[in-house]
Amino acid sequence: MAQSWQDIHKEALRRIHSREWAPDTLIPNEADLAEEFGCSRATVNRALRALAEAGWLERRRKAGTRVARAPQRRAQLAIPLLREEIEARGQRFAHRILSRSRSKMPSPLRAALGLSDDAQVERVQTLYLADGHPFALEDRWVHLSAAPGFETADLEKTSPNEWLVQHAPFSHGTLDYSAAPAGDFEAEQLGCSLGTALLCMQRSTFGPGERAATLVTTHFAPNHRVRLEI
Amino acid sequence: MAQSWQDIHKEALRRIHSREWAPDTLIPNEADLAEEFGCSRATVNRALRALAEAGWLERRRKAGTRVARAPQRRAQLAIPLLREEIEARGQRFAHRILSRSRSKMPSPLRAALGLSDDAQVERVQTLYLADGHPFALEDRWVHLSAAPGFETADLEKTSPNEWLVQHAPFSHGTLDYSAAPAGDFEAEQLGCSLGTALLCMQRSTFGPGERAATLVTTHFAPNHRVRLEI
DNA sequence: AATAACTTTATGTATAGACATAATTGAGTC
DNA sequence: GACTCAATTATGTCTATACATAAAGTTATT
Repeated sequence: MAQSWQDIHKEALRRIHSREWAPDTLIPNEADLAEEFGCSRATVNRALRALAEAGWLERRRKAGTRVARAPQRRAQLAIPLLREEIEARGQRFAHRILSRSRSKMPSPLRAALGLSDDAQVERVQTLYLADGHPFALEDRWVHLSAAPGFETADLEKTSPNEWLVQHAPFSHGTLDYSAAPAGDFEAEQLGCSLGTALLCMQRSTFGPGERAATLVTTHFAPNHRVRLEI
Repeated sequence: MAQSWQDIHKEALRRIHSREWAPDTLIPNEADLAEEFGCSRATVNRALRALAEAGWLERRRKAGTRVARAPQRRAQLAIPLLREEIEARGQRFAHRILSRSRSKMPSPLRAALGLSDDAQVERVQTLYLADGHPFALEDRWVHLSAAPGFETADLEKTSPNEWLVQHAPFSHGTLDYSAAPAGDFEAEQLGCSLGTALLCMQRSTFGPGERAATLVTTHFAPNHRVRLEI
């Protein structure tokens, strides 16, 4: 007789995999399952809720619980600090600030973030190195009022990447991956030839109050891969 | 006085954002918070557990709950069926099977999946179209014993992508994104010039019993982006 | 037939109380 | 000091019960 919610979780997943509970069909309700497993409804609820969060089940009040037609699995990407990503490979981390300025943000970018004309932004270009070799080239726009203290931060000591994670945790944002040919600047800094296919990441993060915090474009060195776990 | 676990969740997140609860410091224990909020410990537990799952808190028995030093946020990617991705843009979905064969799997690939020499695999190359324009080029290896019935499936009617999701749900796997220059085949099929930077996705999925199920390499048409939500 | 109002039902959530478990603390021992 | 073992403690989980809520179903009303 199953006891813990994890046992029930496991058993339910088995039934889904074995198609004993077929896709797009209703499964028994919580009360019945509780009786079958000899536990309380709360325990069944805990197990089924976890399965629903993972995408295996779809639950609706009154309508009941059904096995997802095409289990919408969610892949998870743990966003690491570049430092941690590099050190996890056993390589030595270093970074070099290439430029830092109070330049005006181009309006297309500003519009994308929903910032006003007079928003104070700072632009920082940084090269990240692994064992001395170029690893990633970062072009970062920081909205100063969302990251107080950034303008006076010593970025030589703490990389922009680390400084912001520690001082201005964001609440939500988006991450876009695409492929782009290396331009003059990328080719020069990353040490590859013009036109090389590079993985490009564009991240925008927002603070608690819906205010844009940062917009970051990162070009990785050739052959870089991002791995997601499913 | 807060009542629901979501209220407590919100308030706790506010304290984290406002640094009232600073990174790397302990927060009050569940019993104390329950008293402060005027609710039961189970309710506090629900809220804090959710925050821990989202990466804001780190919890350990006896040691207590602390705010994550560098909140390891997890980005989530809902893996959509190509059909749904295309139709969500209001475009017409279509696919074309380019080749289908029982060819032997190259040993480097086989090794990567941990398959034995005599594993029966089928290879299918498919072009996916959005409004008639090339959208993605897929090269798929399917381990037949992990996907019974695949060899006789009518892939003209149901795309390999959809067939497998519906008939052989996987339990876990990995997803790798990288950038690659278009080769002859990709350029021809996707209608771009040789060497164009393409976003490339490599996915391997495994069934319940640790058996490899599929290995898929997809090249997307130029300028494609993948978006993750944080 | 369309609409509104009520009933039913399955999930969602809150509670008090209890015990389980992991990990730290501290006492006692060598 | 180094070690063992027990006490302590915060989180983890289970139970029974109750009520809330959303959505489907049903009936009454226009």
